[in-house]
Amino acid sequence: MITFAPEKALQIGEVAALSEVPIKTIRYDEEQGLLTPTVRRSKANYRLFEASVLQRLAFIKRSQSLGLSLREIQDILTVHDQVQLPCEDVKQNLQKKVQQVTKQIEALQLLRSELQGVLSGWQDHPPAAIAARTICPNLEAVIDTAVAQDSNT
Amino acid sequence: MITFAPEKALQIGEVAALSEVPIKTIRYDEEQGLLTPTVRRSKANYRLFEASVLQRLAFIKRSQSLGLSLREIQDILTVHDQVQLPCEDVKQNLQKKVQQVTKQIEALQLLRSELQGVLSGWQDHPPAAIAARTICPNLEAVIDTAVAQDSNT
DNA sequence: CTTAACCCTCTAGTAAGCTAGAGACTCTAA
DNA sequence: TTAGAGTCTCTAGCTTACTAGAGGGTTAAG
Repeated sequence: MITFAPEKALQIGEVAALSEVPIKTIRYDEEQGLLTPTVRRSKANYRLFEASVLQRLAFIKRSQSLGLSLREIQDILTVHDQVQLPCEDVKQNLQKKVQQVTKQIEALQLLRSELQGVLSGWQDHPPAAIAARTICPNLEAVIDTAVAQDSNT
Repeated sequence: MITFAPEKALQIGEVAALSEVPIKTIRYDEEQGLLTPTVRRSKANYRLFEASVLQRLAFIKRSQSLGLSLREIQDILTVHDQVQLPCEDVKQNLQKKVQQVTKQIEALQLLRSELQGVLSGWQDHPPAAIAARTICPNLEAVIDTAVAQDSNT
């Protein structure tokens, strides 16, 4: 895991190819400070990345897809990059984040069960029974449940 | 549940007060077609909403907080509003949505367990043991796990 | 009839996260 | 040495979901 060899620096194009993140996006992320510790500049002012930028970009991508903002991701990475460990602050931050994630999971599970309820409702009622009504009662149920849940909050 | 009485229409300000959604946002949502079936216009071109708009707005809010775009929410509501039930199409759409939500839940559970792992790691190592290292090994683990998961996808 | 509180539309601006293009420099291979 | 690929910065534009403000019509109370 520890590399003593002076690993070959990657140019932005190589990083883009390897990570499948567009060059422009890499530049953007760097500008936002998300890649700072993995990049330096050549004499000609080219960005030179170390290989670990690939893990970093992968982490960023995955976190983004879960709804974390670049700012939130940066907070995590900043901690990661600290040599002086601010463990108390960080611990609290992470605990907060865990709680948020937990809430989000619960809300999504609720939404899923609502949607599944709609689907099973469809199985229960033969289409003809539904067609007799003016408004699809299945989705009505979804919305009502949603509202009920909301007002419980 | 079924109201035969010609319920009093709400002006946008009343809706805003009751729903705690800003007027501008309500206008925006209406413009995007999300409120269509609950709104008509007065002679003076005022928006007049029926009470069900409140459920609708609550549903929209909650769905948004789960990461659904207005477009996705509109798709659901459009179905809800159809008198002619396009149940086959809709069923497939909803099934797809259920799958997406399921994936998202799984990814969030993974992220959560990673973050929890970091936290318990902190409990395991007394600070001194960590401080001896150059980089916080806990978050290193998070990132590595994340990357490993990514390449499995 | 006037005034205040509403409402209307329209234009423009904001934030996040990119994406595109111009104009210029750098590096590599023939 | 020169073409071409790669890189740089900078400006500008795009999308989503608002948010603010101007300028003007509407409604209800006094």
